[in-house]
Amino acid sequence: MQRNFSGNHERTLDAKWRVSLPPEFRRKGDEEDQCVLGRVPGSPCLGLWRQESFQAAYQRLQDKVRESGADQNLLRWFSGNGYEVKPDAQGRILVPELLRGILDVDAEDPEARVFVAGVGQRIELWNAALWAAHVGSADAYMDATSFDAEVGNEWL
Amino acid sequence: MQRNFSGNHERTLDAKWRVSLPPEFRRKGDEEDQCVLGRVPGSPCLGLWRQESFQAAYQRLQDKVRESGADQNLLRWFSGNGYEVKPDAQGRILVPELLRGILDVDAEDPEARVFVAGVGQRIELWNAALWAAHVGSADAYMDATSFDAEVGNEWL
DNA sequence: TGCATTGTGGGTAATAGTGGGATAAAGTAG
DNA sequence: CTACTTTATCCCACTATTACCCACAATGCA
Repeated sequence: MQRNFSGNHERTLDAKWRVSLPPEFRRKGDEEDQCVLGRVPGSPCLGLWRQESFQAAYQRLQDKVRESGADQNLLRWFSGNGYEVKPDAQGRILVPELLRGILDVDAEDPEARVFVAGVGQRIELWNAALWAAHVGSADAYMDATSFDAEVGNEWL
Repeated sequence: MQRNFSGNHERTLDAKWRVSLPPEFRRKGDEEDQCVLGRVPGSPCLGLWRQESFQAAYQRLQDKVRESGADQNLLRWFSGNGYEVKPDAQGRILVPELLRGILDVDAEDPEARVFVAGVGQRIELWNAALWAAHVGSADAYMDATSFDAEVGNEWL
């Protein structure tokens, strides 16, 4: 069974570029809490997958690319941005050098904060300000009358 | 099980044409970290395979060539460009003479840099500028609305 | 209240990335 | 076949980064 993650958590990003994960995401006892931190297509945030989920997503993308004849570079993009990370004893992960730009925060600033949000199979890391902007707009959207007309409500 | 490599790493190419590999690619303790450095069909980069993976890739290519009646020389091209390399004690490999042109960098320049990227069964070595161009395009593509329409996002 | 868990900071040992020298191997010219 | 030149292999060294600890205050829960 695949578990879905949910819930938002505000976290500090410390001077060493570490972010502590919400406890749900940690696998207690088990040594195999290997994850992959990478990028989410079309979103200015980082995505954290369980190793297996990332592998599976890569596989699906590969199939898609092969059958549609899409650009091979899509695969390079997805896998190239994915770094294996392992939470330390305190459940923190280190954001790899080349992904730091995406978060766009100043780690030296002791006030630096990010949002950690559960989104289905993955967890997302957001620049706090960006997150506010995005969630703010979704918030407005959910309230809009156009919502029912566009998406409908029968999925609830 | 086959392990998939992922993650990008920027590296210097020193004056001796050595490139250090990301630690994941090294096999600690074990003496058998024999690899093959060769070319990737259709891409202006070098590919580094585990000995076994290269073997397997060759096999698949052979099957493909046979069933499609493609040019036999493809096989010669692939195997002919594959050089066995063994990382030194610091995890660096030496780029063989005949493959240097592909990277198209000036090793004498102390600023010379390449990208080392995990892509499925292999690791790729790229000229830094070329890499940026290729991944950059994928980046733009991932952001474009055309992405969803063409490849879809349901693989995520 | 007492204990376990969590979020966060920081110290230190280990590892990674890189340069360079010395020796060995390969290639070349006479 | 030998002397010379070049290239590759093997070391050692230095620095920055990372992994692994330990600490401690705040919170939740029994």
